[in-house]
Amino acid sequence: MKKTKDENKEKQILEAAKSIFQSKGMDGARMQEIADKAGINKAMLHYYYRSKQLLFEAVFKNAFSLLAPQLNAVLNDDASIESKVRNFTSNYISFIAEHPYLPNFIIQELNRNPEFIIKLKDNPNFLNLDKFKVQVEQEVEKGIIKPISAEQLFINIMALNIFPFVAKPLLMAFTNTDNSAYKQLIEDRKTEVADFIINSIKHT
Amino acid sequence: MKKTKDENKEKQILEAAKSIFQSKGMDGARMQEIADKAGINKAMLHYYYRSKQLLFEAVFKNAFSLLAPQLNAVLNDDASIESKVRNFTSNYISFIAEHPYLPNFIIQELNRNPEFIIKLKDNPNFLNLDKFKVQVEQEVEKGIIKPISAEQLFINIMALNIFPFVAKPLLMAFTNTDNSAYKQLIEDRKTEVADFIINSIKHT
DNA sequence: AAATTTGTTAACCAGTTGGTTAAACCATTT
DNA sequence: AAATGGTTTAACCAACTGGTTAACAAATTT
Repeated sequence: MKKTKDENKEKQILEAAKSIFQSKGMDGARMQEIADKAGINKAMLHYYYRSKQLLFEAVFKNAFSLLAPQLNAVLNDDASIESKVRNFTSNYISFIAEHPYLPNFIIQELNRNPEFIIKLKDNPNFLNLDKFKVQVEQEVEKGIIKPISAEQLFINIMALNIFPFVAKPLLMAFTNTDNSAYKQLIEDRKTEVADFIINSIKHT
Repeated sequence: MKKTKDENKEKQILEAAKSIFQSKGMDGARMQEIADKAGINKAMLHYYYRSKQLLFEAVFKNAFSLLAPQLNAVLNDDASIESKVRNFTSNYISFIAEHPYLPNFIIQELNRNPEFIIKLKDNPNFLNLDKFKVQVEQEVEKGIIKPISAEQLFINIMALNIFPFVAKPLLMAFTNTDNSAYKQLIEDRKTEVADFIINSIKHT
């Protein structure tokens, strides 16, 4: 079948491009290197994705669409904040362990090109804090959690979960750990981080 | 005086290089652009700093040496953990507000080139957690703070303080804030973050 | 099976990049 | 004021980069 073959080739290219772009960034990546990794001629890249920019955008959107549902779990699920924090922390850390370059890639390329996010925000079901905000206010009012703004809580959850991956080399150096010890540290965080957050916000 | 003039020119180049490297990264930066910004001929860059790589390393080491003393304040000061957390949080956020590109630059380039940190670790007074570790264990034992490992606490402090700068475009989009609103959010964190950490670890 | 479309390749191209060079400039020293 | 030595410049260069092209191969359609 033609269509299947084409789609395979496209995915094959996308996979190679993802690997190169995520480790070297847009500027550091070379079309030749992507072609080599995909096992095809460089001209084929341009045949399937017209330019480096378009190939990059395909990779980026793909990466972002992997991340979005993860975050959605914190923001729009109906469970209590405590339960969502516990679930998210554990799930997210497992998730990133399988996509280690992802958060750094997204953050780096958004910094390089902030207009990029405008395109993403145009998407009507782009993540927003509206529902989460209401929930936080309600739990604060009911005395379940201590007063905190939804934005700050959200930033804290993101920071504690994502930063250890983004700053891995730096933190490995400071904590003087090798790869496997750091991996263990991260593994421990699946519960540590949740406890840390809950301890801080839960009313006693 | 000749020497002064030279040093000025070197610093002038370094300043331009810093600005370009920090916003575009090693791969995205162009020697011509740095020369233009410094208001000199491109050949002069090579006259003072032999290659792009060496110029970059000069910028990087410079940036890192700005960051180090900040972190040192958490790790090796004699104050209590609570007091250090409060001071660091407030100071660090002020500090970064004046060097907005710095954390992202360091993190990004260390990810691009992890061997880089090996050079830094060779420095005999490279930051380490030894003293902080002892202090955490003592305060845990005395019942001042709840049980937590020094490494995890350190990572949490770093994450909560640094991440909002590193992931600024992403967080601005999610929290739906513009530049000035986000700035306010960050400003609030000078005390919010410290409270958040202390709430979590302090024994009641 | 001829024709047409789709996929693939090697060779090529123009623009850019980091880096060099040889000559000019300028402040001291003699 | 001539010689000296570091500083500055314009012009240059080889290597590389993203992208194109024209010819060829393999499917699909007719």
